[in-house]
Amino acid sequence: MSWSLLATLRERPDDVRRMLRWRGYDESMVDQFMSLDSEWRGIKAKVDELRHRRNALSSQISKAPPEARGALIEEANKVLKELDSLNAELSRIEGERDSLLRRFPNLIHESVYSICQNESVESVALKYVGRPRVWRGYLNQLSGLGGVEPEVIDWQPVGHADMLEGVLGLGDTAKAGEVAGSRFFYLFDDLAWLNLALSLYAIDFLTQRGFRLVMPPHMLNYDVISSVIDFEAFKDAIYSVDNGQLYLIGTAEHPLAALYRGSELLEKDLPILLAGFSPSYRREAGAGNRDLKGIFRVHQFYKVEQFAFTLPEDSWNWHEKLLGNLVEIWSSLEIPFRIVLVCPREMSRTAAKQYDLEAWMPAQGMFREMASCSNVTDWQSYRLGIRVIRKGMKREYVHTLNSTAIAIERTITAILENNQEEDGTVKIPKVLNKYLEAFPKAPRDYIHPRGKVIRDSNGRVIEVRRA
RNA sequence: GCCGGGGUGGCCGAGCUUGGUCUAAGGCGCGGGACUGGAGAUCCCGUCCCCGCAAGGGGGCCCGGGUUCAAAUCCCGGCCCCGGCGCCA
Repeated sequence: MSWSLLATLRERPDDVRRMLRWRGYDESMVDQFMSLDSEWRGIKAKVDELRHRRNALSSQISKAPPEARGALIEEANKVLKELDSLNAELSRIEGERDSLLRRFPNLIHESVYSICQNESVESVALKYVGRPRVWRGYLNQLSGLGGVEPEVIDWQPVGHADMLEGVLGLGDTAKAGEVAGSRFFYLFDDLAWLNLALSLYAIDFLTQRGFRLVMPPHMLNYDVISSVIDFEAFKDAIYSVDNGQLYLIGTAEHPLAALYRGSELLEKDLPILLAGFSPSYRREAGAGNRDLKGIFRVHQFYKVEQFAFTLPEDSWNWHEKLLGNLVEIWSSLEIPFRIVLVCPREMSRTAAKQYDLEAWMPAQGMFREMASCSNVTDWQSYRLGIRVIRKGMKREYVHTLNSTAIAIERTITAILENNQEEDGTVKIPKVLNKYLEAFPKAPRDYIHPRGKVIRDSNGRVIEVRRA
């Protein structure tokens, strides 16, 4: 058994230094750890020896005749006193060492270093799918469509936030702001139906490919949440409830990872594929004024998540398979997007390699993050204690992987921008049809504007005139 | 929420009254070996974690404290599970 980060720290500390440097961390963590670790080992040896003496005396006492016991007990008490102070020292060092160890982000896969080239690169686009629709006014400020020839349009697409409230009138963030706070929302009618249809579609897609559908707990205790994320670094992003006894999940990934906490799995059990469906709660502290309007960046949203527990040697294959599912789902939604490899300075600290899916947003003239697909290797499984029993009864930490399938509300923003027509009508992706037709009141092919969209001579919307 | 019962190694399950050969019995599962043409049956060995090159040593019986030379075993606090009552979408 061995955790890859711990083994690498002890065997190839320079690899860990490089990882920290590329992620923008303080490299001296390595030396701090090394000195704490060797100090701990030294004291541990002494403590064990004293305990050995105590145990030896103790068993002598049980065999000694009554009149000889007094002296032995006195001797044992002396050893005990010595042990006490050394023990305190040991657990102090151990606590320091372990809390430092828990602050290390995951090791990074070699391919990431070679693709990203240098430490300042944020991401590298790998693949473009679909043909972006570009408003004429954005043509000259356009950067990188990956060589894809865009479809140029003369009318200016309405941004998702204005579509939601102005053109369609199917959301109310002002009222939500009043009753809950900013970054909350009400969704109504056709957009609420769309939300359900997207959820069902992603669930249907994954369950047909062997994923087990799971509705997980929405709250976790401290022990668990701090095992699945770097809690100290993330605590501002997490809601706490019940006087800090519980934490709302930021994604289904967290309770799904914890499902096998403290378990030993058999090889034949793996891979375990889960499709999680749950809301995600995020404080979005520090987001400032970014994406303040609409439902792009909100405190609560539904998400269908892919999660996998795999054998260590299989995880890189599974990483590509999860990405394959993601690409397949998004291709079927008929929204142009690209896949980027996220570079170390922008990667999640739990990930050894991470892809993001970025959808084209016509009203903004740029790609925006919609989904994220990571191989977390043994970072979470070490903290959660999830192992697999291998041939020869050897135990090894499993690998965990997670990937968004569909983050519902954010995906709706992409649909609102990409699938809108000049008159404000929104075309519903065809694959969602079967999940809507069961309901007489649900929309089928289109969501209609609440009035006539009036544009100026430059193609900009100036008014939605109600009938 | 109240009363009663309970949490032991991957799983099941003894031990707890009466603290000390508990080196945690036994079974199942799993791994290796013997036997076999092969499989089954049978037999042998192994199967929690940490330190150590090793010999060896230490820790571990839900979690955290305490008593004792010595705690799975006794005491206190907490969490969870099962049964009954209460409450309830």
